[in-house]
Amino acid sequence: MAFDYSTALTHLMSHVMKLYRHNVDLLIQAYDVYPGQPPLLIRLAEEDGQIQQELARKLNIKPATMTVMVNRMVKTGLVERRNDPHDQRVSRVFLTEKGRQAEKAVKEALQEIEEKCFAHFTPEEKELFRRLLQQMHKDLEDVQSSKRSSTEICTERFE
Amino acid sequence: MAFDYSTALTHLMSHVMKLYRHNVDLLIQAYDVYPGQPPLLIRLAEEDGQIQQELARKLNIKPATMTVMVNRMVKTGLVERRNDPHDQRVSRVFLTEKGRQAEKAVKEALQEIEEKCFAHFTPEEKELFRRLLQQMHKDLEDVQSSKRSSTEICTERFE
DNA sequence: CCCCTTCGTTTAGCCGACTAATGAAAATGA
DNA sequence: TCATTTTCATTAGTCGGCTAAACGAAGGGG
Repeated sequence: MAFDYSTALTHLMSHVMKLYRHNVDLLIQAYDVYPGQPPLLIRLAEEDGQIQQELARKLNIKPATMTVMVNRMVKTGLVERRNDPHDQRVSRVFLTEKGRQAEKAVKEALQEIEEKCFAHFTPEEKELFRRLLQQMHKDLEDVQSSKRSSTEICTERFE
Repeated sequence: MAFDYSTALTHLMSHVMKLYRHNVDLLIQAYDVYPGQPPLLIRLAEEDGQIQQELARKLNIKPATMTVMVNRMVKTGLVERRNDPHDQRVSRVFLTEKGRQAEKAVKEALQEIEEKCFAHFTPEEKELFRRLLQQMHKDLEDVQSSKRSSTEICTERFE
């Protein structure tokens, strides 16, 4: 019954993700882009001028985190804020020219590393891997269910 | 050839890991344990009184990060530092009684979530999943190989 | 019209990770 | 022995994430 953490699959998985982040970082830092910023660049390239709230939702981070991230990227010249004339509460985020260039490079880097990750996977293995991850996602999503028996009803829903 | 980041496997994977961390956090915060600390507690339970250098190596983090982490855990009373009489450079880290209790609870929590993660995996799927993760790990590990062709020799080894 | 609520953002403060530079002790070598 | 180098730890500063609290604008109800 002894739980051996060092052989746990989650342990291996988080180690792999750390390696992944490190790989990404090595390729993107030349463009003044930091590890957490690629998703924002990509979302902005898909649709420029979104509000922070919406961007935070898409990146699965909190609005407060988004504020700080945008502040830094304004400082490095990747994006800029503009006020919405119809709603003075929101600030819309736009890519600068530098940001647009960076997004292209970053997207290529992500693709390159994605290919490196799964270079030795067969197409079937990739699809199975996706299915397994989705299964994990589903089982982890209902946060409240941890200490409850499955006989109880769970109406709460997380995002 | 358009690379769609939102459907990338790495994207899904990092999302799952985030959910995992969140699940862990919910279960352990009652014990004054923060998300990055379980591995340290577990390593100390395996062998008390290790030096920070060695612990950092086992946790795949930098010694500087370890210093700060130990500082915080000293503050919350989970561990304590003691000087090594034979080598004044090193400081050895020991679990307190509170730390020992926390480690037990945390290990149970990790096991519980591990089971939740893979509740719907067959044993074969779990083994396949491990094999695939190890394959990813291998392909991501030689950091320098990104821009080199495979004809070049790579003798460098990481860690 | 004003109060009150809602909503988006920001600020402050925390934890986890990193690098770079510094300090201090141990080990090495001439 | 003494100077140099290596090794372990720490500090300062940065990025990425979070929560809690505050703030200001928009909307609604009375």
